[in-house]
Amino acid sequence: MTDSLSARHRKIIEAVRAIPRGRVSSYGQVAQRAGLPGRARLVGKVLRDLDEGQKVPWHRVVRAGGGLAFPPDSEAYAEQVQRLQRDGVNVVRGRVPRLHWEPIDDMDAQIWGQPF
DNA sequence: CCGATGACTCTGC
DNA sequence: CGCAGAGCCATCG
Repeated sequence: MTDSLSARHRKIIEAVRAIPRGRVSSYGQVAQRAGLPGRARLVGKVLRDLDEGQKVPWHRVVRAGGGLAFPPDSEAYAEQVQRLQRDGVNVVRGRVPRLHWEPIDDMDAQIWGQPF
């Protein structure tokens, strides 16, 4: 009843919701954090099927390398840029600067610490 | 089962 | 930087 979504989908949603404001993560990283290494495409599918009432910060998920997953002339692209800027994340030439990427390991976290 | 698709990623040229 | 190829895997016809 309540769960028309599989457990994997929920883990992915949680992983996306866990991305802090001012930071972005990649599809692959979200998949890994959800315990689904190699399922980046699945993450994309889940995000695509999101409802508006889900309250998921989908805009904080970008491609590996920091680029947005939408064509620059699309509305989705424009909206993602808007939302990111509202988060304090600047988008330069279609991609998010490194400082906003989620640290991969503890050492990175120690070096970079907080993005601001 | 097969083939096509896709909000992906990595490697190589 | 861009493009092709291959790997990946859920979903659909």
